[in-house]
Amino acid sequence: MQGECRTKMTSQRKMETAERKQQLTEVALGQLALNGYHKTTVSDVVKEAGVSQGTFYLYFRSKEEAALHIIEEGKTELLKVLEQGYRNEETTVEEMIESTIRLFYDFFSFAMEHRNLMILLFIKGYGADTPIHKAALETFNALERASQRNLERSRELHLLPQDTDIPMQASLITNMVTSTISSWLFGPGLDVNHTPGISAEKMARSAAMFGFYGIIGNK
Amino acid sequence: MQGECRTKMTSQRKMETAERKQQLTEVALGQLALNGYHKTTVSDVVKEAGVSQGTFYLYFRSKEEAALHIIEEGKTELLKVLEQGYRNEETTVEEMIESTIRLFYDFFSFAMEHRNLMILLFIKGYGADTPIHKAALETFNALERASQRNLERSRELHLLPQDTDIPMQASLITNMVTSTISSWLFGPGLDVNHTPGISAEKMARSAAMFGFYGIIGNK
Amino acid sequence: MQGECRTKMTSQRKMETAERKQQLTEVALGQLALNGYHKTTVSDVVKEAGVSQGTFYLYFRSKEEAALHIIEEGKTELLKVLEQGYRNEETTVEEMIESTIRLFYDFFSFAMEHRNLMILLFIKGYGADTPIHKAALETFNALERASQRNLERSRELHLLPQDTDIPMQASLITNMVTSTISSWLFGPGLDVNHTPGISAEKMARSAAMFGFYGIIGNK
Amino acid sequence: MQGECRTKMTSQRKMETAERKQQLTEVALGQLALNGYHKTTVSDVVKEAGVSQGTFYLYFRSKEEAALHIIEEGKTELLKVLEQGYRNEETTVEEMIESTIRLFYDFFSFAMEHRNLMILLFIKGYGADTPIHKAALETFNALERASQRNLERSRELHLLPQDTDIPMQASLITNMVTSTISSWLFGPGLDVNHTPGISAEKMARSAAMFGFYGIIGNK
DNA sequence: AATGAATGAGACTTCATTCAT
DNA sequence: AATGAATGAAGTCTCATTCAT
Repeated sequence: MQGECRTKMTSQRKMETAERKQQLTEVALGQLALNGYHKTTVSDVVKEAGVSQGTFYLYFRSKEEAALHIIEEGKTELLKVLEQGYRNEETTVEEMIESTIRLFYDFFSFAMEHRNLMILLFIKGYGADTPIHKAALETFNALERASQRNLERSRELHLLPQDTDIPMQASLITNMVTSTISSWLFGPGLDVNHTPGISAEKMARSAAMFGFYGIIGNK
Repeated sequence: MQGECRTKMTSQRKMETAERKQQLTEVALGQLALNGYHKTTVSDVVKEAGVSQGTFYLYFRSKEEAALHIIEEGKTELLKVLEQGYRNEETTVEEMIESTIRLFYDFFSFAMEHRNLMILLFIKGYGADTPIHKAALETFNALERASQRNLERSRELHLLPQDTDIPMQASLITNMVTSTISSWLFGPGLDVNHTPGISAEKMARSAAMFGFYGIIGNK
Repeated sequence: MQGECRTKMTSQRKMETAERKQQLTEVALGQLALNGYHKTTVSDVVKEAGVSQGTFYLYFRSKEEAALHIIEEGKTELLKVLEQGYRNEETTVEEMIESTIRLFYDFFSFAMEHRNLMILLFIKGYGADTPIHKAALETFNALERASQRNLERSRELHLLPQDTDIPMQASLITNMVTSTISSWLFGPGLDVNHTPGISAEKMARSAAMFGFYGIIGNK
Repeated sequence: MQGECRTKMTSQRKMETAERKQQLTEVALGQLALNGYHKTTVSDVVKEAGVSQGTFYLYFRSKEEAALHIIEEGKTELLKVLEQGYRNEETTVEEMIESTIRLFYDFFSFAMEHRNLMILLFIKGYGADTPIHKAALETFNALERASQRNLERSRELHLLPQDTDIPMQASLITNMVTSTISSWLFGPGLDVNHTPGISAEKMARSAAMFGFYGIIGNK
């Protein structure tokens, strides 16, 4: 019965609210990346965090809200990185390519430092419930829109042929980049613990070159 | 199928074992594609199939085994299609490209006719439990290996520069193709019910051209 | 984990669906009457019924639905009893009173045979969640409307003064009858296990006389 | 009160112990009346009162003790009002009736000014745990005893027939009055926010007349 | 081959209560 | 006197799986 007397087993140090929420967020992200949404249980998260079941609900209204919070936070950070990469001051093809390589490099570096987030956003999020799935997709779509804006700008500057099918190319390039990040970071088994054998620099350059020149034109 | 009204009294026609298993497989595939592994329940599958709970276990040892069976079957079919596309009799770049377009077209057509399988293999499978996840990945990896063999053969024929980084390019191209299929078939929301706005032919050609010439070289 | 092998502890005889639902209904009604909605737990109900937790949800979508089902069923039965008691063929005050006594007697007898239902409808239902509370109140209001129709009919027959305030009197009489049933059946402590010291006949007569003549006029 | 915005920073004025307890009592009563015992949470009460969780337990040993305190306090006040209404100096039926009307009026007025208490005592208390339920019932029983004393006194004064069944009549009249208060104050839906359409005077008179003369004798 | 009632582990969530500060 | 983070028991509900018929 509720209302009876209980003894407290472990005396857990009290944390600042923000600190504890951050801790739970990180633990949860780790488990979400490893196991996916459905196999990540609140019970396992709190166990790893070393707090009680109820504590989780002090910081999140529900498991779903927690996942959403994590994705939303990650999306914001990622887009911030990408946005500051877009400068569009280039006027030659070479500059455009260099600038794209830099952008990809930023993206790949961010991905490397936020492996768990990446796996959640681009892989495991797709198996989750609709709201989380949606949030993950939005991140992808934001990337695609950014890519599209970039290509349009390049066409305006006559760096690309005027008849380039921009949406199509944006889609191809975004798909190529995001899924390449997955393979690169997590290997053929999409394993969180995989170690990439290639540096972010080389990957970024390869992806950019592939995007601009394809297999054949890549000199 | 789904939503049909069956009363408990309906005397279910006895089916051949193989026929019944096939029926369950199809129903399950539909639900797996729509809802993902964890939200697909045995109870819903048998309801849609119009059989009883126990019947499911006459044909599959477990829910997991059923999903695995579905993926394995699909993988076999898909690889059959792709293998017969690789003939490598080309001796000029133009022939190689044409042959690749044909191959992509076969792949894209197959994908269109097996939407549910595609979504399971390339999207929803990633949210499932490890064994299913693995099975889905194997399909992807089989594609990548096939792509690699093809590039190697092209290099031997001097259709590609000798210093081409084959594994890297194979990875880039496979990622580009599979994730493009997803966007094309299921739209930005990865929705099973999305209708592609572009024909398989055009998509196949665009993807191949992108792969060979990239954005800039694509004339 | 779900999906692992488990052994079955007790081999429970399989029942007809209707039989099991009836059993669960009865057990649940007993506990609802005794403990009220919130202190009645599904876990206690299934324990008393000797089935497992999951079995409950084979027959009811939720605890709330079960309570609603019980109340609705009870309401229907109760109103059936009361409706067949209204015949309105009387043409003198004496006949009207006799007919009312008969009606009250039917009500009181029904109440005696359905103690648990009564306590749920007129006492414990009020502490439950809104939907159940509402369902319980509807029963009361149905009684009040029936009483009102009866008084109107009596006024038409000139058995009551033309200026009788019918809604007010109907309210007074219904309140008096229902709450009297509570005191009578369950005693001053509203205890399910109380045994009434007065027969249904005497109670019905007293209540009817009180209703018609009040304290003073009651000769 | 409810719904006011308080920031955590608001430095809560230190209150006198008694004052703070009174405040908590009032807030709790409001919520108990609105939502019943089980749906009233300590967390909501302290939120509305603008104090912290722990503060509640500075003033009450438990949630149950708080509810008991509230009921006990209310019972005392109510009985005070009723007792001062019983003076028994009347020597004619008319005086007795007038005095009863005055008493009922006092009761009805008190009820109107203490809606929350009434709903807790006569409606919502019945859905609570046993000790609270008991406390609520005791109030009812105190009313019944008071009514009984009054009827006895009237019989002694030969204002009532010597063979009047006093306990029965007291029960009938008390039930009639208390449940009438409920319908009158809270309407057919027993809603705390209902506004009575009839004045306390008219209700008191109607109830008294019904009690003395019944439907027929009421001239 | 087929049924479907029954199982029970385990998931999510709530909330009265405690206690270090 | 006051805080509020932390606790954990207990509740509701789901669903893969079994087994007697």
